[in-house]
Amino acid sequence: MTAQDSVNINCANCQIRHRAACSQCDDAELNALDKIKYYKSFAAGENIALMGDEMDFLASVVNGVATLSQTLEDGRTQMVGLLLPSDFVGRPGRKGVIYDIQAKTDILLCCFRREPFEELMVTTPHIVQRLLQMTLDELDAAREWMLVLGRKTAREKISSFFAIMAQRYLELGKLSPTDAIEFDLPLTREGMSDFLGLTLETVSRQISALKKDGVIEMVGKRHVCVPNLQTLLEEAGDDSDGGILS
Amino acid sequence: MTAQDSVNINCANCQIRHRAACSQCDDAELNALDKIKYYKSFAAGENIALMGDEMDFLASVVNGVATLSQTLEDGRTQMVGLLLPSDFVGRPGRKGVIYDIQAKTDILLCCFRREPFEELMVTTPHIVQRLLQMTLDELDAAREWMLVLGRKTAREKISSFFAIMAQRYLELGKLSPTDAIEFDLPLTREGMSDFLGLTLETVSRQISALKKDGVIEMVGKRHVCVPNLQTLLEEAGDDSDGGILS
DNA sequence: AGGTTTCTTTGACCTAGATCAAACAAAGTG
DNA sequence: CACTTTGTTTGATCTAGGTCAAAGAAACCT
Repeated sequence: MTAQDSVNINCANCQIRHRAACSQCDDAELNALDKIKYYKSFAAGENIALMGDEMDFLASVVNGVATLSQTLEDGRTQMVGLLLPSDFVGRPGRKGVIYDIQAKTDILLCCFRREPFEELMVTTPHIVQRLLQMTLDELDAAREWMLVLGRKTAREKISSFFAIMAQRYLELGKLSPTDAIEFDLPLTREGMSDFLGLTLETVSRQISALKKDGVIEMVGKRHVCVPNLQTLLEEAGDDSDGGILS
Repeated sequence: MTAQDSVNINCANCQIRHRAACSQCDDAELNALDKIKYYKSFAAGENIALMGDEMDFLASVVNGVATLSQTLEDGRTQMVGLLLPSDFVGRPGRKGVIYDIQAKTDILLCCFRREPFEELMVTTPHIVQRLLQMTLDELDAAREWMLVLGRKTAREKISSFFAIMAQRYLELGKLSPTDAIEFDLPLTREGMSDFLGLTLETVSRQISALKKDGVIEMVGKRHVCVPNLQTLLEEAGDDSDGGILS
């Protein structure tokens, strides 16, 4: 059973309706999108597209997690994008894929055929306007991430990653920032190391250290509990607000 | 004498007319923009805006170089944007500035008053469409940069930076890729260290090493000559095409 | 021309995180 | 249920790049 079989999906009851590329569309525009869309799911670990491929669709992540990453000839890889529900996949105006796009959990995409979607972008300002907003947000997130990669210590990097995750779940789950926050990591230790420009050993050691210092608690290897978000944010170095990465 | 006094500027003879946010505008749209624009120049080293400021204009860089950067409490700073001619400054829809924006050379901005510009964005699809393209390009550049920050060695980082510069000057100067390429560095050693997540000492050492190995030649401290772009690209690690950062 | 100030280079040393290695834990498979 | 596979933890060691220090080298005063 795949994710799309398990629910009867349509725009009316869509979980990402109010955040995705379509969020500013009126009913007529939604209808036009509906005609060119189809759902497609990928299993955890599956490649959605690889660098050099041509992608004939654009998509919104409905549920699940995917990553964008780049690899050097000798195998060093850096994750450059973390795609969560409502995030947009693919670049309008360019078929050629320049990152590896991989599902990290089972994932469901709401796909738009490229040709008609790009035509709609010309006639439907609401789509372009929303895409611009989303791209600007991604750019801010990428820049926050650059600060993490370029200037933070290993402990700060891990803390920053957890802070980003915690804040995402805050947004979704509507918990108050003073509550303890719990969430599942969508990445393995290696995935986190690719995200943060570290080795997986360093990731493991720093998680152990944060655990020992009471900044986080772990249930199993994937479930994280943050008893005090403020403490975590201080560990992350960016005191005020743990960064954007939305 | 400031940059704007020295030339009589208008859209017709504007150097960045075909690359900037206005590049897809027709005459009527250009006229509308003309009504809300003014030129403003900053001297090298001057801050255009600081984090936390409110910016009541948006702008295109006409000539000169500016940077976006973020700083942690203890002073560690990471550059997150390098603004060259035709690049856009400021975020539509958000007055609050979240990076320090500093002129690195004398710089001339073509400024648009925020309110009317944001109104124009609603009525003038060409502007939003072009801004989306430019933002997507910046996002690709930021992601390329993330690979540099997260996974490259100091030597590869410096080589990557020089490769980016060389390719920019290639685009502008229309030299063939087999020619030697020459250009001036728009940043000090410290500026480069902030760009690349290194210390200025490491930058200096690696430049000396590349010079010794014949990958580059230096004339004075700021002028670089790249006798063979392919060699430089190989040193940068990304064999194929030295990255995007456009 | 002498004297700041700012930027750069180079040297000596040190440390955070990488690398190498091994044991452990959990989950899937025949 | 033994057995492979995949992910994680921890230890021992090494090294790239950071830190500290000092000496050039321009540019800019007056």
